[in-house]
Amino acid sequence: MGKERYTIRDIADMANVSRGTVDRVIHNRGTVSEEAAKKVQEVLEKINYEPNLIARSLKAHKDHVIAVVIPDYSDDYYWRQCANGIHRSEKEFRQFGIFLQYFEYSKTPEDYNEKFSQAIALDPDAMLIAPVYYQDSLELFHRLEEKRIPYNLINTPIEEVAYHTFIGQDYRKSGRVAAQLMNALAPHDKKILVIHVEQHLENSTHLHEKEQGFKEFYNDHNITQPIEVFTFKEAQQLNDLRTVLPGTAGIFMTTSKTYLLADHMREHENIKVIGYDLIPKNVQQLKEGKIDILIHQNPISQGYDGISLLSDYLIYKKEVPKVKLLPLDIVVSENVDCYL
Amino acid sequence: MGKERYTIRDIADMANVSRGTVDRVIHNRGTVSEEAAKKVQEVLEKINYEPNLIARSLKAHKDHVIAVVIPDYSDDYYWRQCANGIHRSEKEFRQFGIFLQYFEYSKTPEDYNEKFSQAIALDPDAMLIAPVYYQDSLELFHRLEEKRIPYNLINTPIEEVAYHTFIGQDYRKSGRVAAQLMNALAPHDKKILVIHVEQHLENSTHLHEKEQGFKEFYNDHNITQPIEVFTFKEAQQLNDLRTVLPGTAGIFMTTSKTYLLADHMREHENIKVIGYDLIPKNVQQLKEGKIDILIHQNPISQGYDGISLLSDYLIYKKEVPKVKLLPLDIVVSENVDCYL
DNA sequence: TTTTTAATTGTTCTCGTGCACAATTTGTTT
DNA sequence: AAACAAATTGTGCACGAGAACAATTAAAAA
Repeated sequence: MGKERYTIRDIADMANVSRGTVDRVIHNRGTVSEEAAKKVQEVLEKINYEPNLIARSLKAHKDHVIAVVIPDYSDDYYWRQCANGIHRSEKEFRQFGIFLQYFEYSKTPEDYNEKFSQAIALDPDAMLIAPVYYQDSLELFHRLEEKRIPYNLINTPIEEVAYHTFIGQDYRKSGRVAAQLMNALAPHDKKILVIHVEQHLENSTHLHEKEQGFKEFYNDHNITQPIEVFTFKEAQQLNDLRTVLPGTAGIFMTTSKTYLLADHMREHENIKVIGYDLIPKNVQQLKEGKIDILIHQNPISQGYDGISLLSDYLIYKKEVPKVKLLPLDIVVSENVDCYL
Repeated sequence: MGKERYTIRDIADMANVSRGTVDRVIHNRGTVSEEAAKKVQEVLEKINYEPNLIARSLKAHKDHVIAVVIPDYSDDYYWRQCANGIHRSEKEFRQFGIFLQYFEYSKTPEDYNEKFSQAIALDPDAMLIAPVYYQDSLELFHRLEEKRIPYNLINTPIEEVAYHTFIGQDYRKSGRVAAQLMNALAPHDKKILVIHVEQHLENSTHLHEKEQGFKEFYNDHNITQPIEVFTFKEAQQLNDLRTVLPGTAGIFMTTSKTYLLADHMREHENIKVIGYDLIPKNVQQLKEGKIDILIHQNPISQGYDGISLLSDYLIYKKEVPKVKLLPLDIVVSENVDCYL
């Protein structure tokens, strides 16, 4: 039952109409008499028709260009991983007529704007974007919508715009997970620090989300341990920690700059550290015991899924989810290898 | 450069021969004059031809049957999850002519043998097998090899046989992860228990692997905390724990039966518990704080990948890896939702 | 040389969909 | 009723690979 796969021709025969009529009913284009439409509909419902996507894509075969707007990854391991995921998907879909154009912006809002604009000018069939700079993004996305270019977001969600799919983490939950782990590891009689290291904090709503989630957990469990929040724009500002570290039980770093802490913690070895991302410096410190836990943001999957979902949409017109949340992977030294 | 995609016709034109000749050279069948073969070869190498897989699979369209041999999952959440992954993949590939035949064995070696044999008798194009009973498997696998039926293994690796791909965890590492977490959570001045709950331990090499990995970690770090190992064939045997629990810091359960502990631990609330699998009873106890950590074995991915890899092989003749190791996901109450 | 056989090459059809175009039926106006 | 427009329905072809079949050429036997 239902196992057999029917073709347009089968349906036409069953409904005593021509293939063209069936086609018109399915795609409701052209004109069809009520009578014929009804007959076809009945057959369609009975057999639960699903079109042969292979044949469809063979016919509809045209090349599709996806523009990829991501940070320059020449000296950035995290974004290089993301790019690796993109490359893998690119390779897989190349034979289905998907071609990528890369626009890598150096990490300034100006260049982001510049490269993004270049990408739009290319008039691609779809776009994959890592919109690191929130403030500059809105106007650019409106231009995409005017041109009806579908686009996926990775890493940084932007609520206000009509993107296709967002692929990334639930950052509030991410913060909660960090808090639970911190609570399990760190003694309760000293204070906890939350540290942001980020040049453009005004753009980084997701860091704020992590902080909120972290505090939320402590609130929900009525833990009155003091939590202090610090924001550093530059690595060297971490020197200020010297006066803060004494009396600290654990530190939650909201970015991949977690490894920066190590230099400042030589006399504080038993402070627990929880941070983000499996970049080599972090992984090394994880293995050395200087970092206790890393939360993995799955950059490879972000890139891979970002392109795959767009490709499936372009080739097969598959429907795509609005949000694809990636798991909040907890990484310690013993399982780090299986995420690399 | 290399970006364009060439067709057989393009090649034929470039080499001044007919499409048929190009086809014969590519698949080296039939007879071709040396002269013509050389011309075609030259063109092929110059343009780095890759056939259009969509067109190929449209033409070559024949239905493939994959036999699925897994434990009966009517009252087993873990295997039902696995089946869900299989169903999802089935749905995705049905339109590409992949059909599944299920052979669910009740959990005895005899029925495993029986159902497995039935599956072979069906002469499927490929098989997906969860070979829970090691001892009975070898002969069955030899029969598959004689018939040249490709097969994937999930959940339980069997080293000696020529399977296509194994999809599952590295169980030794899995035990090591559990040990590291136990070491971080449980006090060091009391003993640690490792508990197997399994009817057919002689078949379950992977449980033994977990135990080995667990002890290995403690050895590697020169931790002299006592570790005691218990094996229970039946749930009720856990009553014996009463005398053992006092003086226990933590328990590592190697199977999904982790939830069975709770009933025996009412007076021992601060014993840390680490176990396996996100079955509802475990998840509930995780949220209630009765279980501290679960290691997720990704049954959904096991099923999904198991079928997907076979399908890609059958449809597109894609090459597949020998082993696909799934991550060792660490699950606590705050991130459990994103794995469900 | 003619006939037969083998070697090589060329042509055509199929897969299922989607779209353009052709053919037919229906309805309306003179 | 004839002429025409509008509505509806039917048909043919393309997509690219692959394989059966037909056609051509070359070589061997009569």
